[in-house]
Amino acid sequence: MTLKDTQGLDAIDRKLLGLLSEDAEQSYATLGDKVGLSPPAVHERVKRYKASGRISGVTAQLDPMMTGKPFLAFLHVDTTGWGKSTAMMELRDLPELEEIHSVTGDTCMLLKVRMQDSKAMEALLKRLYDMPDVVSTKTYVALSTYLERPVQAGITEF
Amino acid sequence: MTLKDTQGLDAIDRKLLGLLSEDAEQSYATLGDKVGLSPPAVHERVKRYKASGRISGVTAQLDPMMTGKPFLAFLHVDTTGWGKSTAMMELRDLPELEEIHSVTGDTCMLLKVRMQDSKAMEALLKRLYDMPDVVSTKTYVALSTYLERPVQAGITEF
DNA sequence: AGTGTCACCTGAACCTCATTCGGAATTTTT
DNA sequence: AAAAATTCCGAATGAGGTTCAGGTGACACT
Repeated sequence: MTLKDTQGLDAIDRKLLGLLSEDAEQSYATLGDKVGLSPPAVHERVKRYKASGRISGVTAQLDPMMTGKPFLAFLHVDTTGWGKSTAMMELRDLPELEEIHSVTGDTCMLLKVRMQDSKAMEALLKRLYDMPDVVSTKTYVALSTYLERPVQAGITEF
Repeated sequence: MTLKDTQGLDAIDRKLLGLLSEDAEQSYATLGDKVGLSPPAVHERVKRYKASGRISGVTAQLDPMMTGKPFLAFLHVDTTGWGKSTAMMELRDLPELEEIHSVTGDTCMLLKVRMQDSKAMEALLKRLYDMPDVVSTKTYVALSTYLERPVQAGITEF
């Protein structure tokens, strides 16, 4: 267990995953130059990442400002019992919903939503209040975003 | 203003952006089949999205569970004054930091962090507490995630 | 209504790059 | 130390990205 660590990933794997998480349109040739491998070797590793699920997909990043969704908010929702999976799950299909987590602390669910304007936000809040098992909702509207990026590959040594 | 709406996007544009935000590895031929266009026509539109910044990039989505970062948490941080940009910004370089927002409500900053284990989380919290202008921190650890996806193209008619 | 302009799409051609294959080298196991 | 497995490289193939010239439709202006 010298080259591969506990995750089954060596240094090249980490570097490749990091490069791909920043830009997945680089050719295998340029990726190979950066990590010191031939194009087929890079190809094989990347294929392995996808097969193993380490890379769940390759997607285009939409700029929310340029695609009509400048309003970002986080909602803390208290529910009676654990009715999360029932009531809350009907919101899954809304494209405005980006995240739904069950969290510790004084609240049950945490939602991340991104919408066109405050009017749409109000409509969603109204819809939440109308849910029978929703007790209370705290809304945190994002005023400005200093950092927002997908999952990174690196790990800091604290 | 019949074909294009206020954003300069027609129905095909929205559909294409939606398809690409789900899977950017489809060939222009298959994309063309889905929206009713020839491969070069699709290519030209996609090129336009990238040039105009609507698509900010194409990236590989890393599965946090499979890449050694199973711990997800949201931190609400109160700071004295507006020292956000000074103290907080030194955290930008940590790959564990995924989001930093300034938000309304009873707190100033909202952080989204994803780490390897609770020990690393504790180290980060300690580092936060040591910052001179950090007043208080509330931590919400995600117990389970029901939905987590990048920016979607669609808009719900409320 | 006619005409010019512009934006967009199509089909063919090219050319880069992804993908596959056999063989060599390195590592791991017995 | 030998053998097995894994990983890598270089060359060949093929798919698909990319470009170009030409055609079509919508819109505006006279």
